Amino acid sequence: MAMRSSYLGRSVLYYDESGFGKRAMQIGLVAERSGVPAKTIRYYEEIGLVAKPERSASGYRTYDNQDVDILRFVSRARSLGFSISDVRNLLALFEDRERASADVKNIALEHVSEIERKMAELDSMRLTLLHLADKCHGDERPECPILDGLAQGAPDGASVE
Amino acid sequence: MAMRSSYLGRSVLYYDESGFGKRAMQIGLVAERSGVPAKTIRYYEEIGLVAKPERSASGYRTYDNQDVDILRFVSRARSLGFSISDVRNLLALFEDRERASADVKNIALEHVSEIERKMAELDSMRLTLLHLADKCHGDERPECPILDGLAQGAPDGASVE
DNA sequence: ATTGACCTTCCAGTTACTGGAAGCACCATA
DNA sequence: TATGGTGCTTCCAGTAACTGGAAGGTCAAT
Repeated sequence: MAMRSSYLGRSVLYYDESGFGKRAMQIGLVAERSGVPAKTIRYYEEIGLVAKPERSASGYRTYDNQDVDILRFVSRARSLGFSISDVRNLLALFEDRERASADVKNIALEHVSEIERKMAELDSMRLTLLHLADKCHGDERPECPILDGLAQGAPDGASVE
Repeated sequence: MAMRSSYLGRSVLYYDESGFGKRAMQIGLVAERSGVPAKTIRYYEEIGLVAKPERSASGYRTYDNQDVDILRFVSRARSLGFSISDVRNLLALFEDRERASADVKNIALEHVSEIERKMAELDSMRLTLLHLADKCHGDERPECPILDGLAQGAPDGASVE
C-alpha cells in the first residue's frame, strides 16, 4: 500500500503548515481537509451552494479555513440524508445577516426538531438490528426471524414497546 | 383542501379494512402505508432491491403486510443517508437463512456502530444549530457568528468542548 | 527544459429516482 | 350494457447529485 496521506502540497506561498494562519489553500488540500472531493466542491460552486472562491493569478481557486468548515458541515448534512436544498437553507441561516435574529432562532430550532426526528429513526433502526443480533445468538444455522413487524417505529408517532 | 387520506380503494376482495388478516394489497395501498411512492416501489423491484411480488390474474402486483414493513425500513434507511447498496446488505442480513447466525450477529453489530456514528454526527449538527439559536437571542439585527469553527465534530475523533 | 503532481474546463456517464404517455382492469352508476 | 373514473400496467424521457475522463495549463524541482 502506497502511503497516500497528508497531501504532498507545495503551495506554501500563502499557506503555513503549522496549523494556524492558513490563508490560501488550493482545492486539493481543502478536499482532503473537508472530506469533500475536489470534483464535488467545484460542483457545489457551480450550483451556487457555496460561494465562488477567489482565484490566484493563474486561475487556481483559493480557500481558507472557514471554507473547510462549511464544506464539512455540508458533507455531514448530505451524508445524513439532507437534500442540497435543505443544506442551502441551513447555510443561508448561518450566512444571512439581514434576517432578524428571532427569525433565525426559530428556523434553527425547527431544524433541531427535524434532526431529533432523524435521531429517533436511527435509534429505531439500531434497536431493530440489536434485536436481530440478539435473536441470532452466536451459534450456527440461525432462526433469524425476518422483519416480523419490526422496523415500524412509526412515521406518525406510534409507540414501540 | 380536499381530504385525501385513507385511500379510496375498492380491492376488498382479498383485503379487509379492519386491520388484520391483510392478504393482497395492491401497489397504491402499499405506497400509502409504507410512505414509498408506487413508482419507487416498481423501481426497487426492477433493480432487485425487493422481491418481485405475486401478480393477480389481471397482472396487478399483490403485496402483504411484511412488504409494507420492508419498504418502511428501506424508506427510513434511505432518508438517513444509507445508499441502496447499504440497504441491500441490511435486507440480505434479515433474509439470508443460509448464513451462520454468528456471522449475521457480527454484521448487524457493525451496522449498529455505523448508526451510532451517524447519531453522533446528527447530535453535532444539533449542537451547532442550538449554538446558533442561542447566539441569536430573540431581538433584531443579529450578530450571529457564522460557522466560526463550529461544525467540526471531527470525522476522526477530535473532542468538541 | 522536462518531469510530475497539481490545477483548469468541458462533456459524458451513473445512481436513484420521478413524470408522463398509452393502454388495460375494475367497480359504480345511468 | 355503456360510460366514467380511478388505479393498474409498461416504456421512455427527464432530473438531481454527483463522478470519471480527456485535453491542456501551472508550478517547483530536477
